[in-house]
Amino acid sequence: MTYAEERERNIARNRQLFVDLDIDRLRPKYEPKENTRKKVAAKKRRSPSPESDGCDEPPKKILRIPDDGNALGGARRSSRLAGRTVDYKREQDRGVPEPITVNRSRKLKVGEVKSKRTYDPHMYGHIPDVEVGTWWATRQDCSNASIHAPWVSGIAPGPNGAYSIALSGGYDDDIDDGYAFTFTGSGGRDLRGTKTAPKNLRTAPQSSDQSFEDRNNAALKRSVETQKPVRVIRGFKGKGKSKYAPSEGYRYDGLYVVKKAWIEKGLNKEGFLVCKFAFVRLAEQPAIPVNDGGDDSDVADE
DNA sequence: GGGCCCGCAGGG
DNA sequence: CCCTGCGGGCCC
Repeated sequence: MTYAEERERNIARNRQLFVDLDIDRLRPKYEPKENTRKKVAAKKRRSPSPESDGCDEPPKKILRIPDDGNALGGARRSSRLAGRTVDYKREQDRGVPEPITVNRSRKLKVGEVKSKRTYDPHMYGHIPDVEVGTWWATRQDCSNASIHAPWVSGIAPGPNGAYSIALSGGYDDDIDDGYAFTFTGSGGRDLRGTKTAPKNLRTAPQSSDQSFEDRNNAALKRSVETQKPVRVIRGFKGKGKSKYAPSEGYRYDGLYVVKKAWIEKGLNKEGFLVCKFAFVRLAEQPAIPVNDGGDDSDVADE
């Protein structure tokens, strides 16, 4: 079977999975066009000025929001407060800030600012004050906004599921329908090269099996059990494969839940296994803008 | 375009 | 200290 044939087969299987999971009915009716004005406004990178495009306020207080609650947006529960409804955002307004440990090496005092973060990224659900659709030029900016902490890694793992993931179109047989997509796990890459040709890479081609032993993959599998919301950013590298990928930079597309986790043979000639996950977007969020392509026509790559 | 090498976040 | 990880800048 050729690569293209296998790719088509995998994609067809994933589409059938969406039918079986009965998520196709969640497809939104309206799909606004991507606002290209944004990327012009934020074209200036390289400049050391910390502004992105007006989406992040200057940090004031650093607060920790407990990650043990059922975090869906603002209202959360914790076991200590079982039976009560607690709005932590309002609690913050009343100003009862707790210290946050960013580096684990030292505690920050209230009001002290480490990097540019206002909120701890180790929490489930939305980050306060960051709207769905917010755009950043780089992964570093996403990290500073607490939406997706790792600069490189596509998965931010937590004890009760992944906090966030980054969609970058790195796997050819993943499908992206906007409101739902499949996602491939991490691991199985040789980042250090060989003894004779050592390397110090951050990404590399698949060279071994992935598994749920991997911390990142395990977290996403756990997300299936807990159904905790996962923040999703889409990156420009997915364009050409997905019309929902931004033409530039990275965009926060809101909260999804992981419906299913499984292992299958990956789309590589060696047949290494990969971990796959099916994501579905939570309802009542702003529509995802589509990228008309405009310039690229190379969808038929082999 | 590709190759290289780096910083950083996070965890062990 | 060590390691990993669908970045990114630079040079060619």
